[in-house]
Amino acid sequence: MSTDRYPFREIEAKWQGIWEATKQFRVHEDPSRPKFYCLEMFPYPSGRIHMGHVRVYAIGDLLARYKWMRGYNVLHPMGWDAFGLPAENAAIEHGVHPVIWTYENIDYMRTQLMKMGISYDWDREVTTCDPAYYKWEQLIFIKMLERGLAYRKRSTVNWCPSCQTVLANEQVEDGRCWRCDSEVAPREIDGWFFKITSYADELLAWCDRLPGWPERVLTMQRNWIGKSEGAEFDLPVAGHPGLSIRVFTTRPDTVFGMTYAVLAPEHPLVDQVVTDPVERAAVARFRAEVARQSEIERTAADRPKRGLRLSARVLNPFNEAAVPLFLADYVVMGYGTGAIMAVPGEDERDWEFAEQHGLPIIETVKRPDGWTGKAYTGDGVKVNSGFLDGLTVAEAKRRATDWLVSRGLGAAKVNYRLRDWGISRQRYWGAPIPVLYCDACGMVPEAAQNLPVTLPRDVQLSGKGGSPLANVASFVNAICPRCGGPARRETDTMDTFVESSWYFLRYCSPGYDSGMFERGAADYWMPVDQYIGGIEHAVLHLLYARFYTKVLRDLGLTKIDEPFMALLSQGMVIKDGAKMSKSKGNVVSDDFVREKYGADAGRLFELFAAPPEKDLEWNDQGIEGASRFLNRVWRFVVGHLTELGGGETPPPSAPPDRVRAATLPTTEAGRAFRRAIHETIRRVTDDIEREFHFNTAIAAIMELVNALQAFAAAAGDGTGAGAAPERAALLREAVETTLLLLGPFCPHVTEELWSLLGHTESLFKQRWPVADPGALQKTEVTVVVQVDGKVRGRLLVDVDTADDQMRQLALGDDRVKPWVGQRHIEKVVVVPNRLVNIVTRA
RNA sequence: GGGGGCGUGGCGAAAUUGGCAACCGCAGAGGACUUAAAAUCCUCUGUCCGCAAGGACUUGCAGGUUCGACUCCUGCCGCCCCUACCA
Repeated sequence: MSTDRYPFREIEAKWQGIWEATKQFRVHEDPSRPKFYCLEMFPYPSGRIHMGHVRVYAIGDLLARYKWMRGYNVLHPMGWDAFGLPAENAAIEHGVHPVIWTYENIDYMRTQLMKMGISYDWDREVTTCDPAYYKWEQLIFIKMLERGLAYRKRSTVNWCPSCQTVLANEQVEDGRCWRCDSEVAPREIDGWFFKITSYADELLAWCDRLPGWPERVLTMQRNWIGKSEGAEFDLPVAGHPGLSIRVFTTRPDTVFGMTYAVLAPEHPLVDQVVTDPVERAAVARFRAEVARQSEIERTAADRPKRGLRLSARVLNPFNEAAVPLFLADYVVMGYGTGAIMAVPGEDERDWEFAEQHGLPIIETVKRPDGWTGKAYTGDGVKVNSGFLDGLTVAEAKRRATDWLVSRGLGAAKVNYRLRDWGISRQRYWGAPIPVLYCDACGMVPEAAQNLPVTLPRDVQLSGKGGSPLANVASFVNAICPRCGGPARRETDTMDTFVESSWYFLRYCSPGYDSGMFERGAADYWMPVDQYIGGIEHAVLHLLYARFYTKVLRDLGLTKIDEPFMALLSQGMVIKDGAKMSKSKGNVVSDDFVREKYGADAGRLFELFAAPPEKDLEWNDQGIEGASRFLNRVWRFVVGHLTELGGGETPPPSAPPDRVRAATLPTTEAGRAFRRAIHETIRRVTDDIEREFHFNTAIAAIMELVNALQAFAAAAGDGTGAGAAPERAALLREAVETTLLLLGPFCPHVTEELWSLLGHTESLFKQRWPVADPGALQKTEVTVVVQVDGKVRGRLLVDVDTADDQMRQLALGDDRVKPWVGQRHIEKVVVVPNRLVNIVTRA
């Protein structure tokens, strides 16, 4: 453990103070400059920032500072996703009001972020629990209501019988309530929904137009939307005139292979189809069994399919064949029509069920030769299918659908897995849903001029008994904005994912008080050019935000179609085999690391240890290494200040991207060193721009520092680094380049050293260095000589030596000759400037 | 069951995308400085054979394509993530 560290505490405080005092990272719209909107997913103010959080901010800051140096007008804001259940839990457990708890956390975490030295424009801070923020979300809610994009319906939700409350999907872990561990049960309840399904097609289509997104996130979104094309039609129930069952299928071509049909156990038509009391009792038993079973084992890989054969039969509209009707647990009410035609010949699930229940199986697609499998889902020629015989599957799908349409029996149908977004939460700490219920007028939206509907401060929070707002008489009892009579307020609050669906727009004009955001500001800044956040939001937040942006566009508020042009999904920070989190008790606190090693070292380690998309194992020794490296840079610069011309009499500083004839090295060692400098510029720039491979960028800088030390040590001993002025110029070029390249990774220490060199203007107002092509040019290269693929020698040759000459040099090489010996030379492969491979035969 | 990803030294990782496998760092060994320690600096460190020069082997396993494969193809094995009877 080191005892001799550079004074990072003083330096970090000093530069944070200067950046703040000079408002260096405050930005305004400036049409004359290209903009860059760099955004990290804002945090929930849960208490303290730990090293698991630091990673995303370090990445964001690095990109923001890099883009500053590339000449962009960079918007880099921060705020708080401040509504959420933990605040309510804290209130229940410790008696602290959610407002107090939340704002105290925000104050602490803001200080932590400031001490990390992240380049935020703090004038744009946004806090979502502020009525001035959620007011606009309420206004949009009303507009969505007017357009049918927000609606109320009864549906099945997760209900915790012990807490007496609805739980969001994310609050259910393995079928159990995250708070009290009791088993969650489905329950029918009224709630509010956003009609995200109206945008399913557009959300899907744009997945192909987001090249800056990781493919796996796009895949997850596509799967979540789950578009499938097929047909819908009715199966008349035999003996029940007028009664028919609607089914959806993606394989209308297989309809002649239907040997039975299935209803989901909870299908509403079951009660009409089944009239006999004895059979009804059997249905009730079956339903209970299914309900119980689904709670016990949802993840069992190959659980048997349970089914109950009903006495009713349904008719295949294509051939009038009557087939048995079943209730079965493998058909769910939540998808399609909750009923299917079963074609065991071409569907694996149907095959399995048919085998278990002794049902006939008809093949309607000719199997490939040698087919030994069961259900066949591939392409082929139709057989046993009446008028479809001889067609391919695709043709038959079309013909079957046309047949249904022409007879008015069905229609082509597109189905989505995506469900409408349920936004009702029976909680206190969220944005109130701005509607009222009036005895005379029914459901009425709050009038715009009465917004915001603010959360009452006085509330009893017990975690039991439904929405806490329902017990606040002063909130519930209100006046109908339409008739002036008495009305009751809606007591559900909105899902907190609504706030995070537009905060990036609010940052464009955070204080704007005539609307959600100022049009001009949003037109200038949006969309976000680089978004950075965890993979856990691959579907939820990122899909909601895309949807909400499109709604705002269709309301005429913005012109953008998509909020985030590029997305970087960073991996988790792991300690002791698990994601760093408060509940697991494996956090390394940001305060501790900053006190012991400094903010720069903490950031450097997290950027260096792994590429950003991979998980990162926290390692105490790793941060020692990062700290050691920064100390090395510090000692070198401070130790060579006189030679580097730092201090009170700065030399005229030349931008490193400009070649000065006077500094061009005259010795081979000098040229090699200068090549190393410019090679590093090229590599670091490439690594940041191309793949976000910050770990290799840092490795390149470390190599340059190693070369720098070697050059400085060797130069004095007469090995040919050139005369003193030349050596000093090269050292200065190398040091300045190192500081410029390292700046976005470790802003404080580099800024301090930059000023020690005599610069009076911030490092982050400098231009990012550009590699000098002249310096990169090599005159000689080492070429590998292989004999039959094995390296046997090396040649030092002039760059671009002719193939013929390379061949001769290789064959004539003394190290190579013995390996060729008397063997016959079949051919010689020459890769210019790389290698020669001599291929021989005995 | 479906979809995606991964597999390289003791560890985190790298490899200009088909051309010298292991850059950079961590850990370890030896040495210098020191009364001593810490810090710092230098040397070594994929495995095996060899005093050495040098050689053989090595990117989960088995094949294939190629002058040449960590990289491309096929089949296995193992791990991780997502999703779950989606009709």
